[in-house]
Amino acid sequence: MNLLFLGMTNPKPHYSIISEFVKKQIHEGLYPKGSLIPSENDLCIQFDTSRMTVRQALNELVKEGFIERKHGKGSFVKSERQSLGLLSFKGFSEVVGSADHEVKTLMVEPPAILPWPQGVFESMSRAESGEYFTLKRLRCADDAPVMLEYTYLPIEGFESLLSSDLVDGSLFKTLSVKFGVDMRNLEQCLRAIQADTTHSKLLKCPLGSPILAIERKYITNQTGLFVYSKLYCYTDHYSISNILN
Amino acid sequence: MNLLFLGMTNPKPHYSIISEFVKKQIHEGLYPKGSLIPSENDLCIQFDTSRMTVRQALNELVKEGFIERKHGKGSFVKSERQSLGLLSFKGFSEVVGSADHEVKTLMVEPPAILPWPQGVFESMSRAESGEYFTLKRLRCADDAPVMLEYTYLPIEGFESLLSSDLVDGSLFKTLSVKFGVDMRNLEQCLRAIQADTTHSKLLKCPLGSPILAIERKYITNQTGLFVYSKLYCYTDHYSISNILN
DNA sequence: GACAAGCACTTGTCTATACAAGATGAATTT
DNA sequence: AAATTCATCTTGTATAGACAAGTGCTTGTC
Repeated sequence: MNLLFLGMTNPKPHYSIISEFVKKQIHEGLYPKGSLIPSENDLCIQFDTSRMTVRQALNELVKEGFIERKHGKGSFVKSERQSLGLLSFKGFSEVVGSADHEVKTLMVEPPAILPWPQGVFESMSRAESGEYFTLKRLRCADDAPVMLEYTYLPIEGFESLLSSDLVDGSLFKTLSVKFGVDMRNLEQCLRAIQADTTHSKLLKCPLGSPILAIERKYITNQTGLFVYSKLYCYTDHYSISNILN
Repeated sequence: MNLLFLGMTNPKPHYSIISEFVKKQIHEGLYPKGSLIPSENDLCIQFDTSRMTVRQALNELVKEGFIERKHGKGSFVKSERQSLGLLSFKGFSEVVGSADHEVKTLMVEPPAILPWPQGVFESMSRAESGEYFTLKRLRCADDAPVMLEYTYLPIEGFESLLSSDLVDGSLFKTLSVKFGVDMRNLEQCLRAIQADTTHSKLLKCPLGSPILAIERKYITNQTGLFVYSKLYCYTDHYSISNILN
């Protein structure tokens, strides 16, 4: 069985091979958001396996938030990227209509390689060190800055990131498509602080105004690999909303 | 089959019956945190069913965060209550050791039945109304107040809550044990605001200091039933941390 | 005593099958 | 033409087995 993989000494279970195959196709755009993926029986035939195995594969994708299953209809693509920890903006001072906000991302500084920021993530990381690919970005909604984001990715294994562009401008999408790195889990730490001069300048908010500070540690599917983020949000005009489950 | 349920017109699938049975036993303290629950084969015999069905039941409990499975060893109880949206306190000004903090909950006012708080959750709720069981509580860590919590539960169907005490002082645990209501999902909205006089007095923080404001809508396993919460956190001495997956 | 083999127990992966139940469109009846 | 039935697609639930692989205890050997 499994003509596709004959000869390859593949330690991965079948359901894992199938779910990664489908996930890759979703990432490649073969099945855009909202579209129907092949039915369980189709996948059974395609991979010459039993339905329970295919179901386990698809349930993995449900758990990771890639697809949604509908009884009697089929499995639909939920989102092209993993929604884990995704923050969406929701205007609350102007709850007028459902006119979505235009979201832009600006690089505050060009991407750089810097040593591990000592003391910043002290409560979440144990003994990180070495060089980190560092991104300083400003997220804007409707041309108004709402979030200042510092992202730290260990450079080891990602040297090629420096020379290449990000897929769709998204670091996480790039990691998933080009390196097979997916975010599995997220640990975060929330505080309310007063804006300092940097925050005030970049977020265009008064000095000392309350801003939301979030420290994040993303746990990936590669053991030992973590991505860190520090977010500063000015929430007077836009609040930060998210959905957990 | 299923001697236990013969005669009951039970619309629920077997795996659901099994997972709720085990969940109830965990809640009742039969299997404390860290202990071993019966093996898959034991449950197969107990419920006269196949292993795949038992596995589906246990996987439900894993998904909900109640148990953890270890290959070759067994299934262990992870936590006595659902961790969904649970906020844990993590001192960051005193990251000394792993000495856990003593957490207490004080009632600011006795529980009351009040009409739906107009305008408070306007961005998350559509057309809520009627009477709500309202709790105003202050959460303390090591005797220091860190979080002010307003909770709103529709009174319909929960009239008996007024006369009875909360199980272990926890509203969510009471809902789960006595009413079979479990939190499935959480929608939240985060902001940083300035402390007003109420916040300042209760949270013992300076007037105008930055505090974290969180609006929450809990989606339950009973369609149409939502629990709302509004949290105010003073994060100068304690930050708010949580884990998503 | 130290080590290795074997055994019993656990969860993990997988097969092949069956029927239930929701969705949908075509064929049939009214 | 409208309504109903039916066939056929989908996913959901369930059975009864099989072997693999991790864990830990017992037993036997050196």
